Amino acid sequence: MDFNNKKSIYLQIVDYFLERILRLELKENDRIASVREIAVRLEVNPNTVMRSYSYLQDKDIIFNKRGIGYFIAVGAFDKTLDLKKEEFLKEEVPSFIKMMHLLKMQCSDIENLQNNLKN
Amino acid sequence: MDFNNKKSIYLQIVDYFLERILRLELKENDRIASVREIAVRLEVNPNTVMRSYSYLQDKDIIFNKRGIGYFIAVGAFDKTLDLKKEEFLKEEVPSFIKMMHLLKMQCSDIENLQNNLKN
Amino acid sequence: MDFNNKKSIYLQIVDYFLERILRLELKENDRIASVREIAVRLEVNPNTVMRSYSYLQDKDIIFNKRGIGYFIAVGAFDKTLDLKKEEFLKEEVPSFIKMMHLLKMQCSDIENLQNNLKN
Amino acid sequence: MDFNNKKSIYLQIVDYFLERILRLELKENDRIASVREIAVRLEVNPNTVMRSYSYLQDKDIIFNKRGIGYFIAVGAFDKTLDLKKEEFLKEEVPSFIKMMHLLKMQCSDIENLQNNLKN
DNA sequence: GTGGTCTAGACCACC
DNA sequence: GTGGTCTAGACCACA
Repeated sequence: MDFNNKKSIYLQIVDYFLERILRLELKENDRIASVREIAVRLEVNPNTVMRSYSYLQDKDIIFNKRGIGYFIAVGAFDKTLDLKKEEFLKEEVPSFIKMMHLLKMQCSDIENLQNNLKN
Repeated sequence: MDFNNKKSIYLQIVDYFLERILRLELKENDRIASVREIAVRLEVNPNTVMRSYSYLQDKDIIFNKRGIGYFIAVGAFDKTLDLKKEEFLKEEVPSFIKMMHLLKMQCSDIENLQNNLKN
Repeated sequence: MDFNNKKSIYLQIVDYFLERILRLELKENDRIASVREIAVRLEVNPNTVMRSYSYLQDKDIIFNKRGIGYFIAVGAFDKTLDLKKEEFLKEEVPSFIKMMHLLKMQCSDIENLQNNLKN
Repeated sequence: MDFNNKKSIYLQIVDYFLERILRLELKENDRIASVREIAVRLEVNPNTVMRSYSYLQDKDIIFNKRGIGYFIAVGAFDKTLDLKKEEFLKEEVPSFIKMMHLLKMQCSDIENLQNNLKN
């Protein structure tokens, strides 16, 4: 995980957790690493991690047990799926299709790329 | 042209010109509107337009004739295509494919969406 | 640092950093002063400094860590040398030689001037 | 003569005449081409040429016979030499020497370049 | 008329 | 605290 990206760090951390939930690597009531632990591991300011956790808590995807830590919320998978799907369909897909037209690319081109990545 | 909040205005203006070039609405040596003209038309500060033009000039997509204005550079189409294609393949496509997997969508789903948009 | 009128301020600031890099006063991964700090020190508008920094970042001579500041990029020295050398050889040297011919001066005259400056 | 240069067009035209004077291609009381003629030849706005001529007239290097045209002034050669020499020594030489130091170049390097250009 | 630079000041997201 | 964008308005050189 490197942060050369244009996306803000705290949202990249958010995405990291959302992905792990969608991959079922994180399940309901699993405890996730503490803010400090993540901060050290990613060499990032704890405030930044805190912000990610607040965001996820705000979306009811994780919850906090005071003095103990953060845990995956019940129904986290479905919420995550909804969240990502909505964002994907409303934001990414339209611009993606527009771009494909401008560049005169076909859906099959994407499939080829997809296959190339697998190999 | 109305601005969405996510992207900075000056880059949206850049994109506007890049698209027009790709659509062949703007061809080599065509003069584009003056900084002030665009500023008035888009109800935007001239500095903001200037910034877009500087960006495009830096990428060799437009050039300036002193005291006269900006013009589409020779080879602008190819450069634009390269620029957009590279950006698309390196940034958008990978995250798009990843997202498709996470959401368990197929390329055919995209094609359907594409067809829906046409109607 | 005082500004002469001929060159724009932001480019003089750029040159200031390029020189410090060439003199090895600034090395890879060194943090450089913040935009505001420079602005205050040079009694210049922050936007002007920002412009210099953007320019240098665009040339891959400095890079940004979000919320932290700007740092000298890896390979900055070589890039700077290339940049300056190219500019020097393509712009300054030819007109300089031409001028020497027109004024019927020899290279030795330059060396004399050079020695005078040393003393 | 192309105007991609950063130097303003009217000063490039000025330089063109100064050079011809120094090369003795233009001598005292020679008539120079009319503003309109130059403008057409260089595909430039007549105002721009006019500006060059005014500049040269102001420096007493050319003079005007009303209704007839512009002519090289008496003593033009010496004045031109002074003008160029002063500019050269005060502006170009110091920055040139500084640059040579930064790039760790020697005067001999310049001589080599000079010889290469001859061949 | 054209671009180009600069200032002053504001607001924002992010670390 | 950091950068990044934008506005408003000014001034300048140039064609």
